[in-house]
Amino acid sequence: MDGTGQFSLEGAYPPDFYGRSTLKVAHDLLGQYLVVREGQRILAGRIVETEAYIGEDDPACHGHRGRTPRNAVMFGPPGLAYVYFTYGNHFMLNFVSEKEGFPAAVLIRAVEPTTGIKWMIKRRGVTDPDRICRGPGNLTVALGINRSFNGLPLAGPRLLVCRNPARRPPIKTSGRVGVNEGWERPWRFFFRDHPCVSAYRKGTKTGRKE
DNA sequence: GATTGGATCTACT
DNA sequence: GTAGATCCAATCG
Repeated sequence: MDGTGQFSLEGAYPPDFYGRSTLKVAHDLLGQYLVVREGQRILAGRIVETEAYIGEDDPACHGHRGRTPRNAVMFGPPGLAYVYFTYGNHFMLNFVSEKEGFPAAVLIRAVEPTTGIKWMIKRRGVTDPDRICRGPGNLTVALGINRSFNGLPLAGPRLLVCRNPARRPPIKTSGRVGVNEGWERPWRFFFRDHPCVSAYRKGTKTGRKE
């Protein structure tokens, strides 16, 4: 089976799913399929780790200093992909949430690869399935996600988020990874004990307070 | 126009 | 545990 039937547009979440509380969206996204279509090729995996970035009051949210060309998609309608480049070498994949005009998004931090694994291995140069999509920078490499995905709908031909009816493992929360201000908010969601979840790292700034 | 720091990863000590 | 890679957007002058 090629997986195209399993990941049909009919199984995708509509924008309404994203136009809710970001914390609910981040929680509900765990376990669902993230699907990338490259022509006939399908790359997919189960989302196992997310983080919420919510509004101008959240110092870690890109939208907290207002709208700029870079973060404009965050202010747009829910249900779109917000992809940005950081640290000189990494793309980050986010899903825009809440209502239009309110800057919020869910960062996809880790995925358990399920379909097209051999292509992901080729891109990553790593063979351990647990490590292929562990970490937000790694999963965008594995799935071939780049700047051209910014603003794409999450129920479209290239990008798709589909419901997975399987029962979900226990969900845990924690502070967000790599965040210096606002890190104490428990806005990271992940499957407990799942091997594909990224390691927790504190904010990198040396001056970070406890 | 220059500076600074970042929602990271890997490799090395 | 810590450093270096590497680029871009935001900020300041």
